[in-house]
Amino acid sequence: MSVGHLETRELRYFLAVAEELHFGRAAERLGIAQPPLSRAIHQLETRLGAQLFERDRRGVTLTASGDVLAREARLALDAVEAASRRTRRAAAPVRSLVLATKAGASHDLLNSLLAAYERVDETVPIELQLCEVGEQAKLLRTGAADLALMHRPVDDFAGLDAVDIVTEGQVAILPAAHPLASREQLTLADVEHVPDLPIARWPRLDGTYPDGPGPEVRTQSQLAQLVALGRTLLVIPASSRAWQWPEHVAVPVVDAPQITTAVAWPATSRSLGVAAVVRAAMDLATGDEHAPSRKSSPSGSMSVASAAPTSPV
Amino acid sequence: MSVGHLETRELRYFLAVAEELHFGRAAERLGIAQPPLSRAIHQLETRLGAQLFERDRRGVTLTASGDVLAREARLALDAVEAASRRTRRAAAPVRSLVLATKAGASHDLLNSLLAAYERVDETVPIELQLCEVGEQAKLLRTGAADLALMHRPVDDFAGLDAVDIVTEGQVAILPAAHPLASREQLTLADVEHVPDLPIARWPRLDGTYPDGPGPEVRTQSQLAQLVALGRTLLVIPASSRAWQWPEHVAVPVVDAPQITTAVAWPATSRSLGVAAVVRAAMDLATGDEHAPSRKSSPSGSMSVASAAPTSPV
DNA sequence: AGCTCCGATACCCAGCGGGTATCACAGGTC
DNA sequence: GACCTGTGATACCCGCTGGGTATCGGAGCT
Repeated sequence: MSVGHLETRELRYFLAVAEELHFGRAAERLGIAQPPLSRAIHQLETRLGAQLFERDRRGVTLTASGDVLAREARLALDAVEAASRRTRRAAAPVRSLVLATKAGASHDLLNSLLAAYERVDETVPIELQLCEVGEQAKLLRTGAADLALMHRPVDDFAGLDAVDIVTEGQVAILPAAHPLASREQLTLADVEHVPDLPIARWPRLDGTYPDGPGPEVRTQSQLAQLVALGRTLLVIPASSRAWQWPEHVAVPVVDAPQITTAVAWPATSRSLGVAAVVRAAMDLATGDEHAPSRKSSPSGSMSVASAAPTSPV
Repeated sequence: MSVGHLETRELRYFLAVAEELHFGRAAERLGIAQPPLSRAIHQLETRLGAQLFERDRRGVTLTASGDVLAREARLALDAVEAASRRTRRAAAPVRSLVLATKAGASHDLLNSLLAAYERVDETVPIELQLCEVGEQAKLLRTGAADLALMHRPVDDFAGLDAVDIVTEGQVAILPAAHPLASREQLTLADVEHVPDLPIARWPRLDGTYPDGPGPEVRTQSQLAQLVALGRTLLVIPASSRAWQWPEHVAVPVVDAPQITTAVAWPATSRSLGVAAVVRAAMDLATGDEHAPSRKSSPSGSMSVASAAPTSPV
């Protein structure tokens, strides 16, 4: 019955519909007409023996099976894309490691990591890939990056291995003239509803924004702009000094969750270069004096240390 | 240039050639003729901008890029298969969890795990999937199983999360009448070259066998047969009592590596059922008296504990 | 030289993925 | 209720491309 494997085209078509929840728009996004898309989805449903969408009047919704497939299809397509990307990169004349990091993340930490890496191994140059918040995992899964600086507990580490480097508290960034700026310390309750400094709203997965008084932002740089203009406040890890403008001050938020910065990489990586950076990161973690830092995922670091490397980078 | 995504068909074709290292045989295995296969590989090479095979006189070999793609393609195809399998299973009327385990693995441990699970959560029945040695990871990656009992350091845990349950030494299984059977303990050197009990040889990835005096085996049951006949000796974890025939004795091998049994699951799993089994396994690990056991991969268990489950099983 | 083995090339065909036109049907609207 | 609109399904046609057969080209081996 299964007869024949899935093709990535079918998964892409399905995902388009699953995300748009609208055959017409999905077809447009895919650059094809709507009828063949309908047919393709029907074929997929028959082949899988599962109803994927509930088409009732006025709208399409995902069934439980469809929900599972949406998640799995994303992972599978990422893996396929990773195959293509990593092969291309393996064939490229110049070998390098790509380290993904949020645009505004801690420069100090990044610098010490790069320095530590150069002490361990200097053969493969590290390229930096600045990305938007939360994008690191996708870059790793699709092979666009080899390593990423990520943050617990905010980022999703599923499918990744990681070593934690530093753990630190968070601070609120405020215009120096603001009343709250003179306080020694703040709580989350203090900063949650400040009338003249409403917290910015990020888009949900579907692109819409939650309701609220804060400005809508889509990128780190937009947010940076708003902070610089004194239009919003921000709660960020203490070391993210990129946000520190002269006319702003940082006040500790005592009950904000501790943020741990970690170096993450695809759990399936067998790259020697990745292993070298990970070793550098672990040195950094153990030698670090700032805060209690915690090595995590011993299985991960073990697998890199003990696995027979199959790729020269 | 990239123009257009990879299709799984191309990856399957490539993998067939990469494994056979022979276009004719690969084509036969794929059920197509050789010329279209050649063409497909060429197209793939052009699209990826990478030479994948070295075709010189008498044979085809993988290039470095080809080697990368072989590895990545396997992962990607596994992910696609997992998408299909998990969707089908999500649509199935009866929900269950599949636990993969080696055919001869420790019954006691398995029983305690199942018992512990039933104490925690009894809503979803657990199905057992017996498999050959080293197959567990593939079953997890392709969605054929949700959980697996695996062993460090022998199994490859890349891409999986795991909790360790017990760590134990290994014993040699010998015919009771054999001279070595009367010894209190043995070393690896003792058992390595016993003339009348040569260690069995397992096939390599390409299906060929290494040279040596021992019998060739392909499955656990073949090996069991040979052990029962007193034709080979075996070094296995102390608790694997399935191998214990009346006319055999187990002698500790003091310098054999410690074997840790762990419950593993795909790092991307968001299943409530998996989380329940993992909790049961962790209870088992902490409550266990046999040996120092070590919880591993805190990121993994964290992700299961904290992630919003998206699938009802 | 001639045979064999194997991958590449040339060329043809058909199946299927994609397009256009149209239908079916459910809500709104007046 | 008649009509319009928005949406997915159906019908049908077409051309691309994946697959088949025949053949070539070159490297070893007698």
